[in-house]
Amino acid sequence: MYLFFFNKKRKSEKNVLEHIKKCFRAHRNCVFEHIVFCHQTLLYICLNMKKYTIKDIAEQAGVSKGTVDRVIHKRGKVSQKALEKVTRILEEIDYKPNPIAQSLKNNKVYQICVVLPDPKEDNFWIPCVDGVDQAIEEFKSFLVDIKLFFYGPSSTKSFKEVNEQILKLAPDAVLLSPLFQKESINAVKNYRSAGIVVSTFNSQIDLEQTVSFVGQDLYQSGRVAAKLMHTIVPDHHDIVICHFSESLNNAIHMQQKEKGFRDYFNGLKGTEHNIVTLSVDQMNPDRTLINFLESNNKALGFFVTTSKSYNLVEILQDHSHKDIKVIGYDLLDKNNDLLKKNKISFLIHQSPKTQTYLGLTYLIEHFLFNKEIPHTKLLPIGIVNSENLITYL
Amino acid sequence: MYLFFFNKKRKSEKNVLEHIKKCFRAHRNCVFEHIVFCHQTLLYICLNMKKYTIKDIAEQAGVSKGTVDRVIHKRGKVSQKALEKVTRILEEIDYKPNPIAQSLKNNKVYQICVVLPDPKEDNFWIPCVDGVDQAIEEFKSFLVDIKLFFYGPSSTKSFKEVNEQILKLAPDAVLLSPLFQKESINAVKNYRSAGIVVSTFNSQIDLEQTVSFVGQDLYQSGRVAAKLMHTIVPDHHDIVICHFSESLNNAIHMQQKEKGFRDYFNGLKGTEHNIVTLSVDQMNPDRTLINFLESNNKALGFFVTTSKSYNLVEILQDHSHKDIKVIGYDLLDKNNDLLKKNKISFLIHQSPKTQTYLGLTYLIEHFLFNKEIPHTKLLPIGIVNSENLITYL
DNA sequence: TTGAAAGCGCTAACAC
DNA sequence: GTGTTAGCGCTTTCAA
Repeated sequence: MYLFFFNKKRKSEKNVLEHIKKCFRAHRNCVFEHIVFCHQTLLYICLNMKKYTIKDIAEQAGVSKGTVDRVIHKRGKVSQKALEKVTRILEEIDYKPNPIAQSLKNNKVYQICVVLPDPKEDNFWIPCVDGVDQAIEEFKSFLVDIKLFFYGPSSTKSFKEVNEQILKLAPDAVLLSPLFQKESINAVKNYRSAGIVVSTFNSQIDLEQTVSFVGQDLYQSGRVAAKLMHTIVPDHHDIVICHFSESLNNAIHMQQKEKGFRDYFNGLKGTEHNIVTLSVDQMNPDRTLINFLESNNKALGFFVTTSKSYNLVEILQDHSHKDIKVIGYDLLDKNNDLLKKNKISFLIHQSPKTQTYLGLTYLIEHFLFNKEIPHTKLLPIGIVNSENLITYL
Repeated sequence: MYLFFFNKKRKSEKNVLEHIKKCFRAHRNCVFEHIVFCHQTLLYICLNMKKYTIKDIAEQAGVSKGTVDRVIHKRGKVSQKALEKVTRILEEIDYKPNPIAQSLKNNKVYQICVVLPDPKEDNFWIPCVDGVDQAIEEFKSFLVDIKLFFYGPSSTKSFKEVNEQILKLAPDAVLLSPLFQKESINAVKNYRSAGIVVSTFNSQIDLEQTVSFVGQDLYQSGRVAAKLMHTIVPDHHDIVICHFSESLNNAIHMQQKEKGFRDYFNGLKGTEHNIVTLSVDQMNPDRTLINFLESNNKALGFFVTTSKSYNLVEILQDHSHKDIKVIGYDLLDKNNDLLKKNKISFLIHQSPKTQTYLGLTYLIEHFLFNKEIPHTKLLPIGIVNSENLITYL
């Protein structure tokens, strides 16, 4: 589609029409269709692009469809003369094969395996399953087969096992949440050497062998949290970066968030806040926290680097403390309740559902329609308060 | 795809396998494929769904493909006996026609026209053009033709003209930004009686004749702004709802936002804020504002209901006022600059690009692949500060 | 009421 | 090196 803008006043309608027709008669791939006048002095002209097929090209070049196909796919066995003639036409009309016809001809059922931590053990992953379900539903009548596998979020062994089993299945692609760096790199290498396409989501992995990553910039999300904290906590109060974690595997995530958080405050002209880091012992979180609070009565803002904000708030509540501000991650039910009750000021949304949904649709549409897969897709960092929460659910 | 969970300990691997095979031998549409053991006590079994074609069904039912097709599309001329036999099989296997084959057979170029206000006159609409461009790019090799039309954002006449011209083009669908209620309802009726599908975005229109609306809940976005204002403006200060508008057409939008904003504060237990509404005369905004500020020195928070926050901030700057907090809408370049400089505290993102992109892809995938179009898609209300701004651009 | 056959655009195997 | 042809799954026309 092209739009051309002319000054309506300069020529009469009829003259313009003639002029345009003459201009575009030469363009073989433009079919003059209609003329539309509207909006102030602008003239809109609609041209339709003719959709060419290999048959058209074959006729134009005086060769057979087979030859055209050989040229398009560079399969050789074409004379120099035919090659030149056909390529010239292809370029001239900017030929793009009909992906629907290609797909039909292809007629292959693509197998995609999704690997993520068991949502029963860490409910951060529940929305990821929803994202997979949505993609399955949306493409159920297409020739794709999506299989879902879980591993224990703190068991490298189960992660290895799952990937070995999937390797045996020999799918066309794997969408992977690479929680464990070392094991993931190994798994990806195995997949790649078996010719299996690998996409990742949520956790980034420093490896060029994956075709795509869908996730969030964790460093930047730390900065976002810091900015929010800065706007809600008055000067001369301490701020606590609080690492709650079930397993040690997301240590890197927490570090990136902490770095972003601290960098934001360090970048301020005169820093009025003292920032301390607190790692909460998962075995005995209450004790750790109470001890901390007793020795630090200036702490007013808490930044929880994982989805465990509710855990912090519950403990704080039991020790009926002053008006402490909490900023955390992830729209878990428990967090959402506390957000509505103003016990949590903001939650940062990592869009887990969108991550798997997008990761999958990229793969599917690539296989079915040759669509390009973006190498890195960083999702917006969602700031959620009690009022826009509902629009994210 | 199905996953079945068993307790691994209960049976030996071999027994389980036999058991499952027996269970599913009856299921004609499940092909037993593989068995996978992993993760704690869970057993995962992968079954592949056979993808049936009308040929398969025809053979099963002992009729021809033509008859099956007649049954599927309820085109009659089928004997009772054949009808029953075929429908039974169709239900049993939950047959879904291959949308790719349907699309190829169909082989029609779908024409879609997009109608929006001229971005040169109001740059809120620039991202909408980007969304259209993205959809065009993504589907350029498919049989769709997308045309873009502009009207003057304050000229009902140009709006009428554009729609009349499009009606002559007789496209398959129109994606419309219905700025003017009355004129839009009329245009939609004309389109519908010409059998043209109409989707809307950005502004809602109380009409059942549109198949889809993509936009945002403006009332709720007012509440979101109020909540943010509440967290950043201390008690006992006045808050100003500030209506800046170029044309009167978005009066309804501004009202909805104001209602949400006021409702939030009215819902608070002891309201500590006095809220006033200020309509800024577009002809002489400086004078209006300066007069207002002189007679109201307790005003600390400003909620701008349109994308014109930059306008307010510019005026405030010239009169070097105290630390006034501004919350506004839309990621225009000017607003973004002020957000980064902390002259604006928050911007609410209405995702204009996503609105047109989604509105278009819904239509396209409906035409090409029979996908369902959601009747209403309300996008998340994005809260943007200086740190997550970049992730939205 | 039914079946046979053509054809959408593209690919690939197979003759020549 | 080249053209012909069959076929992917579905729809539709036409003849029986």
